[in-house]
Amino acid sequence: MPGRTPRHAAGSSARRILADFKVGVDNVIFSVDTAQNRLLVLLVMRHEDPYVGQWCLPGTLVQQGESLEDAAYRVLAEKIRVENLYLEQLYTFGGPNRDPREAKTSFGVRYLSVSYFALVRFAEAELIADGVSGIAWYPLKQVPPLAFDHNQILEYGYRRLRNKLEYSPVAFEVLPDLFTLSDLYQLYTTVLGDFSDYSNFRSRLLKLGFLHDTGVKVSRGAGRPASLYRFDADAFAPFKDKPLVFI
Amino acid sequence: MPGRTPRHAAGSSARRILADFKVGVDNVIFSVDTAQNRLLVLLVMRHEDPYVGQWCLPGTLVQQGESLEDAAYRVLAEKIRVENLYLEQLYTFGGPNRDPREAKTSFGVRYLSVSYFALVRFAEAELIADGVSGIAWYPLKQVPPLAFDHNQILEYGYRRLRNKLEYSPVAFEVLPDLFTLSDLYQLYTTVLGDFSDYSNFRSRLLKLGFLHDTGVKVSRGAGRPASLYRFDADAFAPFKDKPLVFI
DNA sequence: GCAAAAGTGTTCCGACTACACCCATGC
DNA sequence: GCATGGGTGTAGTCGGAACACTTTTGC
Repeated sequence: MPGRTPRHAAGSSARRILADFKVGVDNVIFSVDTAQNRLLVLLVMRHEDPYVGQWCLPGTLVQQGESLEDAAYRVLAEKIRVENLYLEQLYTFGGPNRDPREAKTSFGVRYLSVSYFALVRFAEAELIADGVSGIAWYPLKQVPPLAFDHNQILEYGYRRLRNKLEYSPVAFEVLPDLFTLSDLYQLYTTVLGDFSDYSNFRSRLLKLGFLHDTGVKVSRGAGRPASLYRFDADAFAPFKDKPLVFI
Repeated sequence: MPGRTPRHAAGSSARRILADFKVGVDNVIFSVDTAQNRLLVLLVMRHEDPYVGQWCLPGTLVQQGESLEDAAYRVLAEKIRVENLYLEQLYTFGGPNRDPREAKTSFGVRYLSVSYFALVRFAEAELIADGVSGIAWYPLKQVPPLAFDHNQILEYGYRRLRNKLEYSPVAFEVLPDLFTLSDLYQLYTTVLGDFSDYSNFRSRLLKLGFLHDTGVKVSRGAGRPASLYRFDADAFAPFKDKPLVFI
């Protein structure tokens, strides 16, 4: 934290005063519906001013004694039940006049939003409908105009998701322990669009050596049964920091 | 900003109350001394509690009506005079108990730090010594233990710098308009360590086509004079988003 | 048998590595 | 001349793209 020098704040010629902040956390929560080949983002309906009746990203204000990340996990836990997830900080939006409430507030209280990016396993994610609030998975392509600057935050989160997929093994946080290479491939194409031939994707990944063939076969409808693979985190270790592992 | 739902904050079973924040901005300001092949970071000496007499990253608290980025630019402008720079947000550190002052404060005021990463042109960067405060460029390898968690922030900033160099044309923000390919190469090796043969670096970059040879030669001591090149931002455009352009 | 999905192999080509070598200057 | 740094060229190799082909299932 801060190496702030109050001298500047209090002693400058302008004699400006410090702003007081409430800090909010907003989550961009993605999941991939591989069955329908759709990338989904979680939205909730607002029931208070401002922006009543509009969709927005799930968020909350940070409470006393609570870290930013704690707050992010709390929002998530209030909205969905899920076992496996990946979460990381995205960006902090904090200019003045970004929240209509600032105007009405007594004196100069600002609202700042620290956004988080999350990826959850779609199959096991169970939305918590509390009967009042709307909550829904929206296909990314069909997201409506959101409250605040949440469309911007979402856009930012989507960029991060694509980067994460290319460079890091996030995909395995969100796949079952055992998965087929098609599962993996589908996840990638759903998020990134067509980016590579399946057979090339396959051989490239297998050559890297951190996917272990369990030998177990699984048949899904017609076609030849597929092998179930398992991700070996230890074998992946050497590839940390190395650019462009997947893809 | 927030799609916060006060309901959670005020109405949960725990009935916890919102935290009030002061928001600080801390800058990791890098520059590259190509003459001595050193990567430098700007540090300032603290004169107030806590951590009096220790070095830290230059920072400030955000004032009323001021955006986070404005605050970041303000700190920078107070410390150095510089024309060309690159600045972007790094990360937000905001857990409770990260700042000793929180304990003493009246009631639950938290200190949160939004860190920024900057790269400035060393040759033209003139430090502003106000006679009181210590301020200095530190070679990255010789940075002492810093106040707060600033070593951690610095580490984070260094990682970002290396990534930026590989993927984006930040280097040109910090080089003169006209530069030799050796200048460019030196900058890269100083930051990244030895990463490539000079002649390969050279031909790879030239083939990409966004460096224009002005034909003007410049002689620096012994050896054959070098051509001055200019970075063509338009010609670079197609490489945005593309991975690993440099290196 | 045929379609569908999984998995294998092959060919081509561009890019990167590692050098060796030429060029222009200061002294 | 010779040391120094700038600049060019080339041979070998690795890896990715494209695509043809085989295998194993359901129907």
